Amino acid sequence: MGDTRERILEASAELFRRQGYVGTGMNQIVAEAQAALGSIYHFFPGGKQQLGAEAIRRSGELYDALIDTVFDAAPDVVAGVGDFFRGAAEHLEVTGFADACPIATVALEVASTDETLRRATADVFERWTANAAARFRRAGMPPARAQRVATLLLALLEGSFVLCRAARSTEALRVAEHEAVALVITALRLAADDAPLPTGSPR
Amino acid sequence: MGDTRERILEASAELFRRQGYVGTGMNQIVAEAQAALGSIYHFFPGGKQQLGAEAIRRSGELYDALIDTVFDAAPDVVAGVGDFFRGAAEHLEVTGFADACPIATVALEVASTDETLRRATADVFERWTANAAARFRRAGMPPARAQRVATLLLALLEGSFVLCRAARSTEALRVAEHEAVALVITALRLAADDAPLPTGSPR
DNA sequence: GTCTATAGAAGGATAGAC
DNA sequence: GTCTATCCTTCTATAGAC
Repeated sequence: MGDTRERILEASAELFRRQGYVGTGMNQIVAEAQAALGSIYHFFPGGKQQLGAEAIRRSGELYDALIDTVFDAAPDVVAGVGDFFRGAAEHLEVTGFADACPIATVALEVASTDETLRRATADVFERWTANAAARFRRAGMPPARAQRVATLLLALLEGSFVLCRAARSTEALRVAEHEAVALVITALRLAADDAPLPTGSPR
Repeated sequence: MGDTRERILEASAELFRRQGYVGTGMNQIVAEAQAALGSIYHFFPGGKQQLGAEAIRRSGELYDALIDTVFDAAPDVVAGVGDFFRGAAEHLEVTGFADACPIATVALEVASTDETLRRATADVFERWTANAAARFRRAGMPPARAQRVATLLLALLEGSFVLCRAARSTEALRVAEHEAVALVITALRLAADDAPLPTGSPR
């Protein structure tokens, strides 16, 4: 059957996302993963911190793959951004407002208390923005602007997750979706204007 | 001297902000507040949960007052928004990336685990947006748009806090500041266009 | 590799002297 | 109101049988 190590990692990531790092105990993890307590320390001799770091990076990769899936399926980046925010809202609602960002809770918890885990979260956020920024560049944005837009969208998404989970409502995400789409459209239009005037300066 | 109850509340709010609710122990609170353990349960018979709820609401009021202070000191709402984001970035940096939103960490921690505390955080977020929305209305935005803009700005701020604390950099907040200002300017300009044409339709 | 028992520390909470 | 001692639970982590 599936690796025990993998089950532990998956259960950890899921619990960390919903309850945070501090609020999740090793006993709860082994219960969820249907594994023995000893197995955790066999596969993760570094204890909870190592497990936390690996769970963060694993969640980061999965979400990065989700970015790929959503954007690759969309006709263009504008539609991709809209789809991503809409999908996030739907998933949040379906899971009873439990599953939002897989690492945000942990990121805030450990930011001032655990440097190793803090770095792990920072790396993941950077990876996500790099992925989005690359797509925006390919769509025609100059590199610096693509990076800024990616950062803005991630901030908007993360902040909306906070408000939505607290309010148990997807309203903030729906508002953010419209703004995110508008933001990307504007940034792309600016990029087109910057380009060596195609037919004549618009308006 | 200052009330013991007040010292406990203040110390709790400060620790919750930096380490979260779960990560802060009662012993740490009394140490920081220079009080006795028994005093906590004397003033907060409901235990940690009651203390958490009161600390959240107290932080909410203080931050609400900060909104008032910053916006009232600014020449207009646009400048106020810029000042607020800039001030947040400066404070974050000065405190070694510890002091961001006083309730965001707790909000994510308890969103799916403690309904009482979840409600407290939701109330606070709503109060903040209501305050900002009222100011945008007074500046000329129609109510629905004022509400949306306030929600967007709070989401942008909260999300930027997450990214900034993780990265130990104020970059996201600086990017967000520009976007927040631009967003308010656009919303106000739309409002002016909606108004019964002052001198002639612009452009 | 898996399981159980358990150590040792820290958590929230209570009781009762002062 | 304050302080300390203490209860009980839970937590992380380890040891050692299998």
